[in-house]
Parts: sequence; structure tokens; C-alpha cells
Amino acid sequence: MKFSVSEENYIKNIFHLQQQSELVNTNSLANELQTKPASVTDMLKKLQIKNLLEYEKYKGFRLSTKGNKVAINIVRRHRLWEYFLVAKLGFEWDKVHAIAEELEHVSNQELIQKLDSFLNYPQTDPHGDPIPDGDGKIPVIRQLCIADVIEKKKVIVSSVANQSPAMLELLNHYHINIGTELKINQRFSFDESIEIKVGKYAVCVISNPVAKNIFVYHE
Amino acid sequence: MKFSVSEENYIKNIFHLQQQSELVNTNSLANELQTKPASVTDMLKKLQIKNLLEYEKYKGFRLSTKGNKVAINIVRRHRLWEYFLVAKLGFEWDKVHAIAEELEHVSNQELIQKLDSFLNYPQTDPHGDPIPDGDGKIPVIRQLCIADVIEKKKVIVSSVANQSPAMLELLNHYHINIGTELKINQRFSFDESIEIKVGKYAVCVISNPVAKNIFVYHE
DNA sequence: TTTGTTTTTTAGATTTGACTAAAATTTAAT
DNA sequence: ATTAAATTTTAGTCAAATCTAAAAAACAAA
Repeated sequence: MKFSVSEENYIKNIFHLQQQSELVNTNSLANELQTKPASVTDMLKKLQIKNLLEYEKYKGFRLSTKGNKVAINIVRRHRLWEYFLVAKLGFEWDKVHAIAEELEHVSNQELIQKLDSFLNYPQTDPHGDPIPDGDGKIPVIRQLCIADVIEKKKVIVSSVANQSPAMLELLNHYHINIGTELKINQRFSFDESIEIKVGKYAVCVISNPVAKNIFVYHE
Repeated sequence: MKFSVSEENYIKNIFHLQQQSELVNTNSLANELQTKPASVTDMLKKLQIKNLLEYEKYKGFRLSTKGNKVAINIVRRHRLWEYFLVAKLGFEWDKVHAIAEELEHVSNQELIQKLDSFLNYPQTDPHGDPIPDGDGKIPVIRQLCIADVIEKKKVIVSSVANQSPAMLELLNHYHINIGTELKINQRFSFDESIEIKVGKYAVCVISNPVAKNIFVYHE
């Protein structure tokens, strides 16, 4: 079944909001989509009629099983294109989101399957987020927040939760990237800031709000 | 400047029709776009207002200089994606048109420039059609119609004008592809059919309507 | 050149997705 | 438990792109 670009954007954003809380509400979705609550209500009705959404007036809503499948497929396409843009075309990882946002709506099954194969079935996108496979299975990336890592352990950056330009500016400044090796040197209890070793030589201190957004895995 | 998918499709199809005759008329464009003449007239007015079109009521129309630039850019994107789909993702050359039709509307300059570089600045798409460069220059592919080739000369297939499924079915049957080496064995004046050697061993006879659509270059 | 045919345009309706303003419902607060 | 505030929905518009049916213009033919 084919959906409009607009429908797909609603589905995708409902999916993302559901990662944080089971039920989604009109205002937060309107905010996410940069649109007005009234427009959201309009679309909710359409999505409900198409069986993509469980929705009760004034009560909030969630994706149906069918809606979830569609959403995962969109996420799959988005993340595969992001991977392509960075790995093959040489884009910086913080520049690819907007372009992938357009490419993700080109929905030809064979295209995505062949792209996946061409890229060698990557598990995560350039931000470290998992790429669902052709059956909708999302690989579990064993990762933990750097704020919770024990001292002196070497870890590898696997993803960054907040991908705002402000955050990416900061990460670039400290030369922290997906795949970068870090080691916790010391914790400062006063403000919960953390001194870390970045790569082989550099050392820096990151604040707690930053640390909360950096995820890593061992080894 | 950004244009809607619909606007881009009109511009692109006007461009293609202009290759055959300087002035384009409403009916043929409607036919090309699988839409109604009335819809075409509506859009023509919009394109004229945006200075993409020279248009006089009832007199026909042609792209303006600005419209031509936009058109060439769309064609460039379309053909680069076609090349990508065949050369990198392994699609058959007769399966890529519809997908490229969608991808061509993702209009990020940097994306196309990087894609071009990734593909190593190809000169022609998988059908043998020339790919305009970043400045809008269209490489001249020195080619001639196989119907006009002298006998016993070896030539290489460079492009096929008619890309309908029916034509492609026939070409596949005879194992004729872009890059295939051909040699004219004999001409039959009665129906202007031509016997050709395909590759090293196979020999076949193609009718004049088919020959008219096959273009080749020497050596 | 008058008439008939084809082509093109206008006029008015429809669909999709969005908007504003106002009404309905829920939640929070006294 | 009322009232106030916030959230959500309805009602009515609007713009883009399409359509049908009818009018206008161009063309072709006797």
C-alpha cells in the first residue's frame, strides 16, 4: 500500500514519539511536525480510517500493528539512505538528515532491498541508530550512557541521542564521533561533569547534559 | 529556486517534447503527462508567471532560458540516478526509469554533485542518453542511426530512442544492449529490414521500425 | 468563405492538506 | 466541587493540482 509524503511523515513522527511514551498527544505531534494541532486532528482521522492508528477522541493515540510496520519501513529507508550518504557520497554525518528525509519517501521495495545489499547490510546509521531489516526486525545495539560507564573502562561511541546542530557543533569541537574510543578519567560530583580521554591523546571535560546524550559500547 | 514535483514534471516533459519540435502544444503535453488538456492549461499559466515559459494563448509554448536551465537540471538528476541504479545497485537498465522518476525530485545541489563524483562523472545514462554536467552542458555523443550505417562496418550500440517495454523485450531477445558490438551484414530493400551480426556469433534480422530506434557509434 | 472539426481555454467542482477561530472536553487548582 | 487553564476537536477557509463540461479560437475542407 502506498501512502502520501504527508501521511508518511505523520506515521514516522508518531513512531518516534512513541519511543518515549506509549500514548502520543496532539500538541506534541503538532510541535514535532511544525504544524497546528487542528491539522493533526484532521490527519489522525484519515490514518484511523486506514487502520494505521488506534485513536479515541481526546484520549490520545498510538500506531496500530499495521501502522507500526509502515513506520519501521520508513525508518529503515531513512537510515539506509543516511548510511549511503555518509559511507558512499562522503557527507558529514550531521548533514544528511534533511536529504534522507526526502529520499525516504521513494518507496520501491526492490530499491531498498538492493540498496541494503549494496551497503552490505549495515546495522546502524551514521548516528548509531539501529537500521531495521527487511522483515522489520530492529537489531539490538548493546549500549549504555556514558554517564553510567565505570571509570577507566575503554568504550566506543555508538550513538548520540540529541542530534541538534548545537550538540553536533560541540561533538565536532571535541573530535567525538561514532566509533571514537573514549575512556572515563574522572567524575566530578559537584556538577556531575566527566573528564574523558578522547582517542589516544586528547582529554576533555563534558558536562552532565552532554554526557546524558552520548551512548557507547564496550570493547 | 524550488519547484513542486508537479511543476518539475511539466517542465521536464516540455523539454523532451521540444527535442522533436520547437513549439509544444497542449494536447501532446497532456498526453505525455497522462493528464487532461485543461490541467495543462492551468499549469502553463503558473509556469509563465514564474518566467519558466514563453506562452501565448492558443499559439503554443516553449521553455524560457530559465525554464530550460531548470529542465536540464532535472534531466541531469534523472540520468545520474539511472546510472547509479544500474551501475551500483545492479538493476536491469529497463527497470530503472520509474524509480529515477521519483529520485529526480530530491533536489539538493550538494547531493547531486557528490553523486556525480561518486559515479565518476559518467557521460551517458544506461540507455545511452547524455548526462548534462553541473553547468548544464550536455556532452555530444557522436552517434548515428543503425538504419544509416554502411554495410560491414563494426559499430557499438550507444542508445535506444524508444524505451517502451515492447522495444526492450525485443532488444533483450536479440541480446542487444548498450555497448553491444554490431555489424551490418545485409540490407533488404523490400521492407528495409537489416541483417546484423550481434556480438561475435549471433545473427539476426531487425525490421526498419526497430532499426530507426537504435543508435550506434564507430569503433 | 462559410461550415464543421479539432484544439485550447474558461468556468466551476473536487480532493488533499493546511490554516484560523471558536467550541468542546479534559486536567489542574483553588 | 467549581472554576480556570490547557488541550483537542469542529466548522469553515484556502491553495495546489486535478477534473468535467461548455465556450472560444484556430484549422481544414468543401
